[in-house]
Amino acid sequence: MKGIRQLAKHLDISIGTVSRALNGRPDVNEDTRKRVLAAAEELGYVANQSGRSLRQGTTNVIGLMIESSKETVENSDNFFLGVTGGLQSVLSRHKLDLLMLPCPNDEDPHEYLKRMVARRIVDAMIISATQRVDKRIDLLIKTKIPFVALGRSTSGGNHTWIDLDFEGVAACAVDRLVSKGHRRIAIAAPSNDINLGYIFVDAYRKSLERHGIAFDPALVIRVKSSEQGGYQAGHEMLRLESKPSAIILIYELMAIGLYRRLNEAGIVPGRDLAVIGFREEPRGKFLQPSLTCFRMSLRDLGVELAETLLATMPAYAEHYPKGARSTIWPLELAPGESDAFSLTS
Amino acid sequence: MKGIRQLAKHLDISIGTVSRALNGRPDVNEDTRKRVLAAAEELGYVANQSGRSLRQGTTNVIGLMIESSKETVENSDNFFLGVTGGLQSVLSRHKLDLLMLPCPNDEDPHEYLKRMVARRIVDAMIISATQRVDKRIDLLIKTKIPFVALGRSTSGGNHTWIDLDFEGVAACAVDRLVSKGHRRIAIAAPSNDINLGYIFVDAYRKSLERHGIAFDPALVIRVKSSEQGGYQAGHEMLRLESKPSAIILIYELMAIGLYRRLNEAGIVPGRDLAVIGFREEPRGKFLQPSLTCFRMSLRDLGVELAETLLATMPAYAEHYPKGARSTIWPLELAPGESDAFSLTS
DNA sequence: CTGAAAGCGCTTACAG
DNA sequence: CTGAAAGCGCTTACAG
Repeated sequence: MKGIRQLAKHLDISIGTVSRALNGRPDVNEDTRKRVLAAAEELGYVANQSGRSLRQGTTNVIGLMIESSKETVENSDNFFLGVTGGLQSVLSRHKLDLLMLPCPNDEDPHEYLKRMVARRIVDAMIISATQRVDKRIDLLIKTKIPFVALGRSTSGGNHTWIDLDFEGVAACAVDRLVSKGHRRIAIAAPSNDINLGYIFVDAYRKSLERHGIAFDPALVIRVKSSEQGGYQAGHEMLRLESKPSAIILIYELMAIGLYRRLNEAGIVPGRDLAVIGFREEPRGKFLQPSLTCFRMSLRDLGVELAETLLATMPAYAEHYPKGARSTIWPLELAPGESDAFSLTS
Repeated sequence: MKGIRQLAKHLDISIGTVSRALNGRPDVNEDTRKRVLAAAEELGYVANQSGRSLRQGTTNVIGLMIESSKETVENSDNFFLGVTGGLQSVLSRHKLDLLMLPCPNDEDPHEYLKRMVARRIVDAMIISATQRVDKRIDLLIKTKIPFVALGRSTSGGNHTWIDLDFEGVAACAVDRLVSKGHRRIAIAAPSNDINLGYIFVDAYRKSLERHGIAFDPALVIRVKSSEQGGYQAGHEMLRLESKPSAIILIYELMAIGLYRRLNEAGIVPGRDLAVIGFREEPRGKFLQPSLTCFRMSLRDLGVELAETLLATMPAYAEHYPKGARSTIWPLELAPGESDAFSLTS
């Protein structure tokens, strides 16, 4: 005999009372509760989760699905681990645990999620690396699992998401460059179907138009979201007939590769070419000249993600009266030397 | 009605037969099995994990406990995500899923693990960031959860672990430096209780003795395992009365901070001071002059971890006849320019 | 080869 | 305030 049965026997009371005491039900004699709690502590009893889950229909676990793509692995500040802290600080208020579900590289993310959802390992999900068309969203809606997507998507319609303010970043970068006299501004965008690529390029285009600058497709350089992609972007930019005087990067690590390619060509960022990077991150901090980029708190993003997710869950929604609103997450300009010069002066 | 019951009703057979068919039992008519599989696929049925777990006493989940300390978060190549790929490639052979359990910063790792273990969320655990004295190991032994520790410890006695070859790295680094004429070799070691610190310093000491060089405690510089710690190490080294001509670093990111401090002092690595770093990693790749350090495959380490863990699990041990041996994981020297000069020439 | 039934460890109406 | 009992969704001896 083990589990709650053993504990109950040891205390010489019924398992029902033990369960009620442990779960903080009000209808338990305070002395009884104390005895139960003490005995549980002493014997190291914690309720078997499978038993609880089966009975309650709830696992008290929130899943964070991550993809261990090369990009994610090489990203130098562990984006997800950073977000994790903020997530947990909120989830722990409700005794919810966070588990990270790493989708194997060789498995289709949709199939992986389907399996995890069907097994009912988690009560709710956070998905990331949202694609422009993302079947996972339809799946989660269909199976009625509460979820929030980190990244917008055209799939799913009315679900909840949180996304970085790509529009704001693109507009700020373009405004800043134009104010320094730049007219030919290139952009390095991801070559895959990730949704942020579309949003970013679109915002860039609109910002240009606002300044009366015609959009030139040749200045949209499609590369991998990696350091290598940044190198490639530099390479392609140098081969353009009509060269840009500035470039905006969409992914943090691109700056490193770009600097490398520029260095090879004897081009100095901030003197010969204006460069604006995306999210500030540790590796980029060592670039010389320092990179103008954008800053955000991963922890705060985690808090927002958790609160939004809980707002979509009927059992917790009452604590989050703001409701399950989709959010554009702002980034703050961190000016550096890489775009310091003016063309007009 | 839902779950297996619904599926059985739909097929007009008993739930027992459905279960047997789905689980690949031999005693099922092949036609029946095909019908069941097809219907499950069609209706999207996957067995509820809580039901299975409760009945079987097994969750088919392996946990990887990680700590989201600042060090881990800032580590630039996502060590754990790198290991994850190798782990999953082995675990998937046995239909085991890997879940990452991130211990919140404000929770004691021992308490966290205790809770996770008691809830029986996983069948086995991989723990990391092993401390010299690590109560988690005693806990896992006591509760008889199969596990493997990534990192040696003095706790626990006869458990299975895998650890990097700190001895080999220290010996190789010292040998290399001594062969270039260095006699005063400093070492930057972690200031906390993580076990690798003890091992590394010990190996360093023995290597020196092998060359007849007296151990000088002043040359063991205790700093945080971070970029900032590397800066600090440089700072403290410069204040030594009798300056070393070489320094060995114990943590990958230290090199970046060290280079920064050296740069401030006008000291050029590889010309004025020999520097040997620890594990090769993306951020260090951009250091000038290039850093002499050590290389390893995170994926291969993941494979080894998984195979070792499975060998400790009775249900899988037969597939891993090598058994559950503790392993010292080798690193390969990746020579750079940072220790290129000789004192003797 | 298949079905009926027991039981994994819990929580929770229900009765007292 | 407490106990006895049902039942969550499965798997697996057991009987046929």
